Amino acid sequence: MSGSAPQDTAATKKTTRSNRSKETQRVRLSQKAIVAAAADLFARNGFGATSLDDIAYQLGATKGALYYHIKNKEDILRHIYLMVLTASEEPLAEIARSNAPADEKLSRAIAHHVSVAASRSPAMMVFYREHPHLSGPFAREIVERKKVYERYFEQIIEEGQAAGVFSPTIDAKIAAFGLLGMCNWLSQWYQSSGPYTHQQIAAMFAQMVEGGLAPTPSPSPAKAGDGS
Amino acid sequence: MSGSAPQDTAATKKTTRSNRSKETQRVRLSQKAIVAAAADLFARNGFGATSLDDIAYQLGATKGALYYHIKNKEDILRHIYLMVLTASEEPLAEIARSNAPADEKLSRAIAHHVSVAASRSPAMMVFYREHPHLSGPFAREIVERKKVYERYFEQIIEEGQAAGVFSPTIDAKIAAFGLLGMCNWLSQWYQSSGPYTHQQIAAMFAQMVEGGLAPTPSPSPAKAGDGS
DNA sequence: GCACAATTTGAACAACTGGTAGAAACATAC
DNA sequence: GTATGTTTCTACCAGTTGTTCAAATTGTGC
Repeated sequence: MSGSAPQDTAATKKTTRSNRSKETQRVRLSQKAIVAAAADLFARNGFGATSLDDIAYQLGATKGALYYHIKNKEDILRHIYLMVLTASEEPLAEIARSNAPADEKLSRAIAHHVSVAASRSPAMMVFYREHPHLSGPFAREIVERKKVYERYFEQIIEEGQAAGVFSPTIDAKIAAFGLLGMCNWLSQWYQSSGPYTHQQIAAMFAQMVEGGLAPTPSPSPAKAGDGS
Repeated sequence: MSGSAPQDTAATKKTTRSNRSKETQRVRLSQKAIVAAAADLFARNGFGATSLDDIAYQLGATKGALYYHIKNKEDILRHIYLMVLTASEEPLAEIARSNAPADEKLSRAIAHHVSVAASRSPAMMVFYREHPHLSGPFAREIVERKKVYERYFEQIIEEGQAAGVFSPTIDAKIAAFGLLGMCNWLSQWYQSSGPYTHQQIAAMFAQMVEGGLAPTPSPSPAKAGDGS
């Protein structure tokens, strides 16, 4: 009955067990490092399937040490959400506030969102995947802020429809959701080593969506090619 | 003092563990019912965070009974993947095989994919989320079939570019990924009780994307509504 | 060297995990 | 009724989970 101490409890997942007996140096942990490593593992294996042992192992530390820097497992997840939100919200709000024409606003919003999705892709994947594991008032706050973020896109589209640069036959909310899906999905397949930079991808997405929303292609939307 | 309060950090955990001693009637299980219930729970809480007890509980049965119908937990996941693939692959292949013009092919492909994403949304969410939990040759098979599926969209777009109905300035693979992201994302927000049917949404998506890809100013306007 | 705070360890814990075995309940045919 | 095969239940196993905590280790100023 007396449980035999699991001496060799290595991180039993996919990673091979190589006890860092060589470098006996203790590792300097930090909240940032923990959150970054956790985002990576959560994105790869899911929150529920990632253990604190896994996270500690990837940092070369032990599970107990994590608790000096974080409150609990859900706390790590909270930090990932805050990281994504602080990187996303303010730049978009500024774009929306500017008085550029709607189509240019939309291009810039797409570029911004694609940039976040590309550069923070593990955290981004976690963001849109693991909210069921958040609890309490924080969970509600996230839902609210996400809605506000989405509504910026919707408003830009509505603005363009009112100004006559976007077709009014498509519901702005559906268009915004479609556009966001397009961008968010990128965190599933984008690799910085691929043939296109995220700026190029954003430009293609913008061309795709804006051309489709434009009612009058007569002026010169496809061949204009000059910065306003 | 080992007064460690086992806090319920789980947010969306179902009701507390109350063995259904009230209704002692036994439940008729089936592989289909198990897979359906599991898809629902996996979509909501993730594969790793869903226990066999959870699945059994939602079916009003016990864990042991599941094993008469399924081999193990991963086997359930395999069935979910097969369900999505069998619903997706053949209709799309037929659309691609047809000799309709490329823009109509694309409209139909979008309608098909949106239909699958809308009607099988829990399974769809699982499909694009839990492949790390598949192992062995089946995992590789899924990756391969997914690639084939995506390539259909890419080919339709290339076809349209060659025929001059789609702009050649956008990389076909990127356009296909963007389009698929748009459709796949729908399983995250679509509710059949919403203001639009999935057919209407598919029509809007088609209008968005095809208009954007079209080089000529006059796309045929009212064109929607495809069967099945 | 010493004192004192910051940090990490390693073991312990209770709860829960996927999976198994055998007994029990059921259905159907005779 | 008995016999037989199908389906579900209960109880259990061995291992893993998140979390706590005293003790050990490290860093820093003197």
